[in-house]
Amino acid sequence: MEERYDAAAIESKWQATWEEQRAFQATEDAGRQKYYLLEMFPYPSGRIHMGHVRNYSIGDVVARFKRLQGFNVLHPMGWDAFGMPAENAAIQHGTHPARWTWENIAHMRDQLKKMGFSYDWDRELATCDAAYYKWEQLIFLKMLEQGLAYRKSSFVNWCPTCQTVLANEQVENGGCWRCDSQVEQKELDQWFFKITDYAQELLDDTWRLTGWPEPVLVMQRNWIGRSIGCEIDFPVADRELSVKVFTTRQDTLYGATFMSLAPEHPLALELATAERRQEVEAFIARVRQQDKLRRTSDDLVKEGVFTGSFCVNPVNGRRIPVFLANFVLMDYGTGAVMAVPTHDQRDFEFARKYGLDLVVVIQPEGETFDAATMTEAWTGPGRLVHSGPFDGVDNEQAKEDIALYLEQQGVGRRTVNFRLRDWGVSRQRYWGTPIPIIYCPACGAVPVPEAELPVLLPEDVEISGEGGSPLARHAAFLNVPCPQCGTPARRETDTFDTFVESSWYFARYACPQYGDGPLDRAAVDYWLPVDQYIGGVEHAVMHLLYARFFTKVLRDLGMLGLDEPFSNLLTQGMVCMETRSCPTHGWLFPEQVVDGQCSLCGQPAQVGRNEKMSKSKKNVVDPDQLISRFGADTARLFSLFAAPPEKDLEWNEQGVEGCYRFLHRVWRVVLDHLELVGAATIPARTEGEARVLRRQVHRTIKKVTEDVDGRFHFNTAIAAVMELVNAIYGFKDKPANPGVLREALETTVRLLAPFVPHIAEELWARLGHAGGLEAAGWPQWDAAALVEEEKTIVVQVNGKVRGKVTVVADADDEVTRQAALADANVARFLEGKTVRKVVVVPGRLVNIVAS
RNA sequence: GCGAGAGUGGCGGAACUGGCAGACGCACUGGACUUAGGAUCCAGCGGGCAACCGUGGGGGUUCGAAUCCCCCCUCUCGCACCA
Repeated sequence: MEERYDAAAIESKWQATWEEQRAFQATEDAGRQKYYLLEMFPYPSGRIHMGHVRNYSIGDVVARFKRLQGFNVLHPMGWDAFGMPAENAAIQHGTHPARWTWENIAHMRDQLKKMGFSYDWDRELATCDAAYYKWEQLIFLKMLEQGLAYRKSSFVNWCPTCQTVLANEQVENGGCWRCDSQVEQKELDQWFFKITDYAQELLDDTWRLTGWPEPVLVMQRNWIGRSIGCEIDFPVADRELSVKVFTTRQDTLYGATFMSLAPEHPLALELATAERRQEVEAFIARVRQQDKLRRTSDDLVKEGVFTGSFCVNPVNGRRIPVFLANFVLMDYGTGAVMAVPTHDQRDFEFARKYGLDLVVVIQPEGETFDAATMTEAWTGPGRLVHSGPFDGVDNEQAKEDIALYLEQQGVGRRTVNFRLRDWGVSRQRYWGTPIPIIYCPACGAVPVPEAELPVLLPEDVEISGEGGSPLARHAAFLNVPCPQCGTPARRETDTFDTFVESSWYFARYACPQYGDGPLDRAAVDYWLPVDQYIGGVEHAVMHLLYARFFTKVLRDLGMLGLDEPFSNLLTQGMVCMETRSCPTHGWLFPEQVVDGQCSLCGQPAQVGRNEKMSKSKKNVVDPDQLISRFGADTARLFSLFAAPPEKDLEWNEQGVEGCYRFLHRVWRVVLDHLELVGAATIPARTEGEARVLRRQVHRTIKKVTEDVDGRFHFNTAIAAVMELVNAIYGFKDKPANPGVLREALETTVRLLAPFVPHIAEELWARLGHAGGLEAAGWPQWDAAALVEEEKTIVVQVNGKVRGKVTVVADADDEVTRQAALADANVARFLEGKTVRKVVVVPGRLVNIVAS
C-alpha cells in the first residue's frame, strides 16, 4: 500500500529538525559572502493574515535559494510592537497593552514557525522591549546634541478619536489613516526630527538606488518636492516692513499685480488697516474653521480678503494690494505669494473674482494675449513683454537673468525650497517609547542623562481611553527631580511615533543582544546594507523615507558606515479575494456561503468585486485553517504561483487545491520509483527519449535558476518544474533508464526546495540522502545536456506560419533556406508567386516574402 | 489636473534582446479505472463550418509587432491649490 502525502506529519518533523539544529542561525564569517534578506516586520495584531503569508513566503524563497547557493544568509524576524491597536484593545477588553502584545507575539511566532520560514530566531526582537527602545532613546539624545531633534509649537494634525497627533503622511484624504476620523488642527508643543536637513541628500540618492522599483522612487521624489526659485522682498508701502515671497516664476515678476498671504501668516493682522480689520479677523477665523476640510474638498472655492495694505513691486515700483487667501499655505515657502494672474491659474481665478488687474508679461510664439480677453492663465513658455529691461528675453533665460538682477539689487536671492517638512515625532499615547526629556521650571527641557536610560514605560497604569495619555496621570513616572538643578520637575509624557522604531530595526538585527550601544559597528559593517528588502507598497513614502533618513543620521553619528540601508527593494502586491454578501446579513465570510447561498438564511449570495482581503469585508482566508487543511507547503506554493510577487494576488480556493494536487503528484512520482532508481547513476551517454528528458531536466535547472535569481519570477519557475514533472510522468522508458529518472526526480526535489521546503527535504531523505538539501547545494545545469542535435524551424510565408522543418542544429543559412523552400505546404503557398526575399533567423525561423 | 503603472482565452497568468500568441495552473468537455467519485490517470480545450480572424481601439515602422513609435479609450495606484 502506497504511503500518502501527509503534510502535517512531514512539516512538524522538519520544523522540529530545523529548530533542533538551529539550522538558520547566522554568524559573521569574513570568509563567506554575506546576504542579508529582510521582510518588513509585522505589527503583532494577534494573528498572521494572508498578506504576511505572501510577504514571508516570497522572502523565504530568496533566503533559502541564497543559502543553497552558498551565501552566509541573515534572515531575521521581529515585532513592530508599539502602537495604537494595543491601547484600543486595552480600552475595549480591559487587557493591558503589554500583556496583549506579548501574547500576540507568542501566538504569531507559533504561526510563523508553522509556515516553516527560515528565520534566525535567536535574533528576534520586539520594539516594546526596553532592551530595544533604550537605544532608541539614546539615538534621540545624540540627535538632540546635534540639533537634529528640536521642540517647537506648531499646528498639528489631530485625530479626535485616537487623541493623538498625526504626521502629514498619516492623513489620508483629510481623515486619520487608522480610524478615518476627520482630522483637526491643534496647536501643541512637539518634538521634531530635522529630516529637512537631509532633503537634498535623500533626493540625490534616489538616483543611486538602482535596485528600487521606479514608482517608489518617483513617489519619494514627489514627496520631497524640490523646487528652485527666488525669495523676493516686497516692501510694504508707507511702512518700515517688508513681505518675503517665494516663487519659482521670477520671470513673471513684472506681471505681479497683487499679493496673497496665508491667513496664518504672522503679518496678516499687522497689515490689516483699521477699517478692514474686522473683516480680516472674520476671514481668518473662518479659514481656520475650514482648515480641516481643506484637504478633502476637491474644489475649494478660492476666497480672500483685502487687508487694506499695499506692497511695492521692487522691480517696477507698482503698488499692489495685499490679500489673504484661503489657498495659500503657511508651511510651504514663506507663506506669501506674489500673484501673477496672467500666468498662474489660481491667481487668474482670484483676480477675476475680486476684479484685480492683469498684466501679460509672457507672449508665446504666434499668439498675442490680451489681459482683457484671456480665459485662463498662460503657464507655458514665451518671450517677456512689459518687463522693462528684460523685454524680448526667453522666459527660461529670464529666470536666470532676473534672479541675478534681484541679487545685484539686494532685494531677492535664489533659493531651493522643499515640500518635505520636518518629521513631528511626538504622540500623545501611552503604548510607545517614552521621550527621554524632563521639564524643569528653571532649566527648561532637560535631556535625561545617558546613564539613566532607559526611561522605562511604567506598566502599572490604567487605560481608560479618555483624556489623553495615562502617563500624565502616573505620579511616580511624572514627578522627577531635574537632572541639572534637582528641583522638582516633570517628565515628558509623550511617546515617539512608532515609525521611529522601524527606522533602525534592520540595523539592530545585526547585533540584537549588543549591550554597549545601539549598534555594534563590527556586526553592522559585516551585515549591512540589507541586500534585499521586501514589503508592501503602502510604505513607499513613510517608512522607507524615514529609514533612509535614520541611516544617514546614524552614519553622521558614527554608528553606521553606509549611506543607504536597502540595496534592493521588492514591493509585493496585495492579496485580494472576491467579496460575497447577503441582502439581509451583509458581508459574508467564505465559509458562510454554501452552494452559492447565505448559510444564515438561504438567499442567494451576491458576488461582489475583488478587493483587498480585509476583516471588515469578510473576504478573508485564515492561514491556520489553510495550513491544517493543506499544509504550509501548499499555502506557500499557491502564494508564489498565482501571480508574480509585485502584482496583486487573487486568492482562489480551486487554485490552492491545484497546488495541493501538484504536491501529491510530486510525492507519488518519487515514492513510486524509489525502488527502481535505487542507487542508479547517470549514464555517460543517453539517447532518444531519455536524452530528451535529460535535456529538459537541465533546461529546467537553468530556467528556475534564472527566474529566481534577481528576477523573482517564482510563478514561471514553479510552472517550469510542473512541466518537468509532467514530462517525468510521460516518460515511457523508465525501466531502461533508472539513472536518468533518478536525476530527474532529484532535480525536481532540489528545485522545489526553496518554495516547499518540508516536502522537498522529506523526499530528498527518502531518495537516500542523509545530509539534507542544504549540503547538496543548488543544482548546476550541464551545458552539454542542453545541446540539441536537431532544431525545428518555423517557416513563414509573408509572415504567416505555413510549415515546420527539422534541420541539424548547426545548419548554415543556405541549408535552412533550402529546407524551408522544399517543404510541401510552403510550396503550396508559393505557387504562382515570385520569391522576393528570404529572411533566415538561425535556429528559429525562415520567412519567405513572395508576391 | 499632475505623475506612475496596467489592459492578452471563461479565470489567474506565460511569451526575457521584435521571431510558432495563450506555457503552467484553474474551470470546463470526453474517455479509462471504479460499488461510487468531489480521488487518480489519459486526451481535448481562443473564435469561426471554412478561407481566415484574434493580445483595449485606431494609425505607423518592419520580411515579421502582445513587444517599438504616434493618437485615443478604460482601469488601478500615488500626489492633489506646493506658489
